[in-house]
Amino acid sequence: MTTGRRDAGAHRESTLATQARRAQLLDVTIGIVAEHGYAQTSLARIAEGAGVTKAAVLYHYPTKDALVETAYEHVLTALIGEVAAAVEGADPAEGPAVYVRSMVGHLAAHPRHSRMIIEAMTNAGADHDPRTRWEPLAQIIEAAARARGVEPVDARATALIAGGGIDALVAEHLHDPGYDVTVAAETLVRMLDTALSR
Amino acid sequence: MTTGRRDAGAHRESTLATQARRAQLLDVTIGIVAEHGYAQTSLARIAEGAGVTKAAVLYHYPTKDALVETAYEHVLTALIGEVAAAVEGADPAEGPAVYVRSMVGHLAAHPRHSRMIIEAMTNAGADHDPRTRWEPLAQIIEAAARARGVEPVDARATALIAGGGIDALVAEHLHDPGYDVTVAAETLVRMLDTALSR
DNA sequence: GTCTATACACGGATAGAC
DNA sequence: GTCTATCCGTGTATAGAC
Repeated sequence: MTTGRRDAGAHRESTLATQARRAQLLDVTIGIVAEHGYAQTSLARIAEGAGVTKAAVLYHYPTKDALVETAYEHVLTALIGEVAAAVEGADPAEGPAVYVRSMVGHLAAHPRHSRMIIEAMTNAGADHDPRTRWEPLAQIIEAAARARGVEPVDARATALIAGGGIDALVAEHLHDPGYDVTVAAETLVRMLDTALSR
Repeated sequence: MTTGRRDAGAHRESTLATQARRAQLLDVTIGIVAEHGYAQTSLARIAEGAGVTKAAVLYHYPTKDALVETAYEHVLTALIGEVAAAVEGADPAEGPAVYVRSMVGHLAAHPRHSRMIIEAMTNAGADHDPRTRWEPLAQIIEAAARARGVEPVDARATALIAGGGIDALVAEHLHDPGYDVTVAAETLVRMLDTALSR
């Protein structure tokens, strides 16, 4: 990366029109990924959706993957922000339950974001460090074990299982919209709860 | 020209050479998917790995996706066959534990197959009916609940969570080979066990 | 029956004109 | 800043050599 960062002025290349374009491109990309999936998300389709040419898209983002990655992080930031806020304002002993409920709730409430996140999360394309996924939850689980005064569990395995379980439940909901994830999430909450009860 | 090879043995179109070629193509495909992932698995790479041209590959398989799909099913058949055999020869009350242990054990023992299955499972490309994934385990869970005489649980949710959990554990093992999935699987076994203990 | 050669349409990406 | 023109790679279809 460049080492620029000279001033807070930021005249460099942040025209209003450019910022609007980029926001629009993100929005269009999220929509296409949500509707047709990662594989069917072509540069041409994004360009068409934004009313520009492929090259114009690649002016604003160095590569297609960079654009999709940015869109993914944009959506992920909203998710983890909401989940983190919910967990921090809760009883540590109930942390895991709050984590599961708020995450499933957010995903159920934002189908567009939901499909995008599942696609990105499961797609090994841009392999993010798995650690960033399970480590926060592992700490929440350990905190809950301490607050409850029970012997510590295998936090890493428990967090991995819970994370994978959430993915599976949400994916099932996407495939069968009639499936009630909120109810299903309570099954996971119970499993975590009993795992922290001895 | 008029080579009247009407000798004994297998003529027809299941020539030995053809069967060998197809087996080789399957093997090469599994290797490439295991090593580089679904996205990076191109027809040219498969052909190169087999020492033939792209068209030769498409002579044996109608399309690239058909070949990859066949390779996936080839690997999956070995997995579900082993798991099914293990579960059938076990105490129904211990069905879920046997299921988890044999599945994780098989995946840990066959890294190539493992990566292939995870890739295919998570990749929304050829969307297999999710039902075929969780329904067998759901029935095993219900059988275990009956055998234990406990009130029935939400078998669908429990099976989905366990399946997603297994995926996550195996994926973590692929990313960090030092991670002991066998130990981690016991955490999942315990969670399922306590879920079936009331 | 098995393959090579070739050609096509589409994908992402680059160079340079306006 | 956006476009046209162009390039290379990928999947697929066809012809025809052996």
